[in-house]
Amino acid sequence: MARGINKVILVGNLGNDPETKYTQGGMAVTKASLATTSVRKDREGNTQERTEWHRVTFFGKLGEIAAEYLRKGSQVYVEGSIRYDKYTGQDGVEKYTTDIIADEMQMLGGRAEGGAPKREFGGGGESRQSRPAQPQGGAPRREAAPAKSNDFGTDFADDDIPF
Amino acid sequence: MARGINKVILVGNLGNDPETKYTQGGMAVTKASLATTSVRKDREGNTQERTEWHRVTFFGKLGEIAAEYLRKGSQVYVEGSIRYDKYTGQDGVEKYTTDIIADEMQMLGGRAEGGAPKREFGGGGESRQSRPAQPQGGAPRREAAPAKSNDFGTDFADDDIPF
Amino acid sequence: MARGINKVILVGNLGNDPETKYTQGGMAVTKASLATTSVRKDREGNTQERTEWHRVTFFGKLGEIAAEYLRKGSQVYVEGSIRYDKYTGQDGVEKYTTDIIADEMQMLGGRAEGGAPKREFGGGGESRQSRPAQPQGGAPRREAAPAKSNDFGTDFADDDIPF
Amino acid sequence: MARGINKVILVGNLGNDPETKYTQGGMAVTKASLATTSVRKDREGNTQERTEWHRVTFFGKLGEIAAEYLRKGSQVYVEGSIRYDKYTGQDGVEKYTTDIIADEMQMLGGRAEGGAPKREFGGGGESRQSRPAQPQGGAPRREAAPAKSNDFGTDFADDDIPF
DNA sequence: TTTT
DNA sequence: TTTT
Repeated sequence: MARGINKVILVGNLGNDPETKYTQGGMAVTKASLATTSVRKDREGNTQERTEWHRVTFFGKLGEIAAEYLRKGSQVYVEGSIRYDKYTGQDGVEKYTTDIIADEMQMLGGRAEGGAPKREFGGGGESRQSRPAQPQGGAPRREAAPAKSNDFGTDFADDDIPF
Repeated sequence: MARGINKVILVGNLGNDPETKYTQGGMAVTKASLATTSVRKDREGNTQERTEWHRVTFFGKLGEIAAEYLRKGSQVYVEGSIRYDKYTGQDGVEKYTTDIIADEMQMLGGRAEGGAPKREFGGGGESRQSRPAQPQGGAPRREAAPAKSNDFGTDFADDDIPF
Repeated sequence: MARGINKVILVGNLGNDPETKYTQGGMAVTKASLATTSVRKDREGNTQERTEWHRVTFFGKLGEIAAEYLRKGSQVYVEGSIRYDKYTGQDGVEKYTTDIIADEMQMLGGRAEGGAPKREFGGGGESRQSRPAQPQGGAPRREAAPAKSNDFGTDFADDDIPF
Repeated sequence: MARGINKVILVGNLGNDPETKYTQGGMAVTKASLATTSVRKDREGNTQERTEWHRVTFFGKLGEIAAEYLRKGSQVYVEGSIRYDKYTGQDGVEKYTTDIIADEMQMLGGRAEGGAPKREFGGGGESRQSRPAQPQGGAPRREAAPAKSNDFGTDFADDDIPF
């Protein structure tokens, strides 16, 4: 039971290639920085620009997808929640961190740095078969797979959905 | 793989008690109308008010929870997607419907019409233990249970999450 | 005073070039259809795909921006609200429509049909000066201008914001 | 022109009475902490609960409304964006803060600590007329006023909207 | 650190 | 009607 809603929706570009680690249980934990920039006019009419750098974390299957498809520069839609943490650094000082825990991701148009032009994305299913088993350096090769195992959320394993 | 985002977030009050049917496979399909009202000033400075009535559908476990806890007047948060359908009526005319397919729901403060005050809101766990095992007619008796089986979205069956 | 929240977030591609009309007061009203597709596996493991076509309406300055920058095929982020309307057709039959009233829009990567590659977007400010007064057929020429007059929402005409 | 989307949607309860300061220009800056709690089952089937405390900042007119209507315990919907800041403390150590900059707020059912029941929720307009002209200490007395000056977002000062 |  |  959740008491409250903690929802974040981001659209931006990655500032770095995602970095992936694995837990002892073998779960992928992928992290990347995502920039969102807003612009406003100040009183003198000058354009004021400000960029927020969000630390986004992708767990599990989503972490594997992010590792495989996202690269520095990728434009991406991320939906998730905010998580605040506190820890004591080696210098004995308390530090605070804020992370966006992604629970949905979708790659958007555009291309990663050094990547292939967008029409290379979405190649036929055959490229999907021929993909390397392990993500490697270089540009992403095709469009992102689903961010969630089930786009309909609830218990749609039951297939007698009336539509 | 989803291609696109179709997300709706509603906060409003139900205009009727939810109605539940079951599919042949035994899945609950609960429907209710939810009102959201917006207000603006027109050019003459008069307040113009407008209410949208959203047809919300809850499937599966969420449908059972909605049936148990929601009543006419309930204030509720709903997250879902928009679904457009077309069918031919008995008069041979094509009809169009729009539904909000909920994939998350959360009851908010306030009380259903004729319902008991939500004094157990935030109260101790004891009232939670004394709830009847089966939903019965009348007002909802306790806070909404989870809208999703897993608030963390991904594959957190794996318990070695590093937090 | 709004009573309730009625919020829609869409990311998808336009199925047609936007169409713009003007009110007697000179306000632009631009409409376009936006597709979002979701995919799920049915019980037999077959991929089931479903596309929703959202009718999106952009008013005022946003309508002018949409008319200038969006084209068939454009990938776009839209934030707005749902509006249900009812009218009586010339055949005397009541009809129902559902529209998404946009209040924020942002062009995403990718390109419109027949359009130039994305790096043509974002041309310098000079192209902004030389743009035709009226949108014409063909590809959009630069990245979308702001969807809202003020990205900070509140009364930031006051410039003594402490950041 | 914004480049990216940075959107946060929160529903939760305030952990403290809001605190308001004014800029030299006279703009209200109101801050409060808002809790959202999520729950999940761990591998042993134990319920794991976790609360995030969001620091929410309301500027301008919204800051005045928040100061007048919100109290410790208030249940509230907040929409805004995430803002990360860095500063050097008096101890010479760099500190990082994360704030949610609200651009829309709506009070939800429920009541503030020590406050009166929200029985006027949905009640007649008369209690609305009898409200004190100036906010005073104690519990909020009526439903939240609008979070935004204009619920329709765009340039609806122009009143020839075709609906 | 991204992007335009 | 889009997109992949």
